[in-house]
Amino acid sequence: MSIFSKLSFKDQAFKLRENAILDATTSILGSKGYDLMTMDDVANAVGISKPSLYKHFKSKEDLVGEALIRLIDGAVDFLAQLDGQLKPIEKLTDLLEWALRVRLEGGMPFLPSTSAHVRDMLMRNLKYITRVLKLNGQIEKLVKDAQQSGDLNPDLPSDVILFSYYSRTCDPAVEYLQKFSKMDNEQIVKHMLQVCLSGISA
Amino acid sequence: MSIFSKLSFKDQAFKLRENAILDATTSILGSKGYDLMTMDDVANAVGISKPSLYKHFKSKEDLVGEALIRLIDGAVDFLAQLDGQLKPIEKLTDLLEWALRVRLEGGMPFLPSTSAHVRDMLMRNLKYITRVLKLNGQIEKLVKDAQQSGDLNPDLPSDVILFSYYSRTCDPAVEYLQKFSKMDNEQIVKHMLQVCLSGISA
DNA sequence: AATAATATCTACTAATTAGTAGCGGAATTT
DNA sequence: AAATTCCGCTACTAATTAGTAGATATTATT
Repeated sequence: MSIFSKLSFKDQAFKLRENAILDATTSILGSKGYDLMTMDDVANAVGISKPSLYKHFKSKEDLVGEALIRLIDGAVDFLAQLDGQLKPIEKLTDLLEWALRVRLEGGMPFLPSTSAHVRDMLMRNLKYITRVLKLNGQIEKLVKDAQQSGDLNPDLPSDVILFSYYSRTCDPAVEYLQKFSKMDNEQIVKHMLQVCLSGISA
Repeated sequence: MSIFSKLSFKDQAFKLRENAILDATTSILGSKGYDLMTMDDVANAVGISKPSLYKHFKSKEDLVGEALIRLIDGAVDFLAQLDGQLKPIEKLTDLLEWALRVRLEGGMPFLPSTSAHVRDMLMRNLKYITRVLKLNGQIEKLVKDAQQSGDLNPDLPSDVILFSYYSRTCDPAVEYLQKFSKMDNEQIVKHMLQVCLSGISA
């Protein structure tokens, strides 16, 4: 075995554990949220000790930032992999559907706008901001194109559509339906999409 | 001055300060959220010391519970004071409009579904649960009546409408619009209502 | 004016948790 | 096999903050 492959093997193991950490973080964030998630929680969930955790991420903020970046990257990848022929409105719908499924399967809300603490923290995370702006640029363009082509309401300011769209990815109605209704995930996704697009009125 | 009026005067002063405490709590909760709000914050905002604060509320959970109960009561009162002739859909719209205005004017999100901690805490607060169930009963009836009369989509499960309606009261789009768009509060309310009822599609 | 009663504050305790120092043991090299 | 390196862990520190004890001021009563 050459030195290179050995190093690369170590690196691979390291990367693998890093992913396990991010998975655990994502899941714990999804259930308890930022403030209640302790670094001990994460370490225990992965089966390592806290100092080992800090070998990978230099702080709690850093860890959560990376977990969110991975999520954003997932969204960007999802968009990139979509059939280019699709209409903007179809891309937006598919992306929202994907985001809702991620959440229903135990992931964290896509947009953790919920806590002021987390929001401030993220605003200071340049790496995160960069990714978000990239994704935002793409979505904003899709929204405007969809308005142009008459698939999204052209009379609404695109800001309103954009922020409302984002908000649907972290809509608490999802959790309430999951907890209190007998619907399965597919039905929840279907109804959330319909409400997002057409509202609740007849 | 009789003993009775003295006592009642003291009580009045006590009640007055209690309201000031709840006002401060509401405002701080609105800006920082539960986890970042400290009891010292509240005491300082009111201009009293922490032990005095604890003369009114026996714990942080209790304090926040009472603030939320006052908010729920506000909603119940608002509904009660509405013209009985209004159609259910009109009542629902007016209530949502009221809730959005409360928030835009520095109040806290109507439904603090955001934090798992807060939600769990409230679930253990019988007094709060009782009020919420009362309000929920009224809103649920309005939703079903509005579906019956064809003003709300009768094909959607009423659960979906109900939870989506609640979610609009704490929709983060409101804060984003307030922070990043040039709209005034009236426009924000108008657009949020439209999106809630008719969605974002054309 | 002296005393009693009450209200409010300063200064503490206790518990939680982010982050770290430094030890012990396994793998790797000579 | 001995020496060295490196990894992960136990056990700590420091900081924050909910909640309280007990001193202090203020008001009411005689």
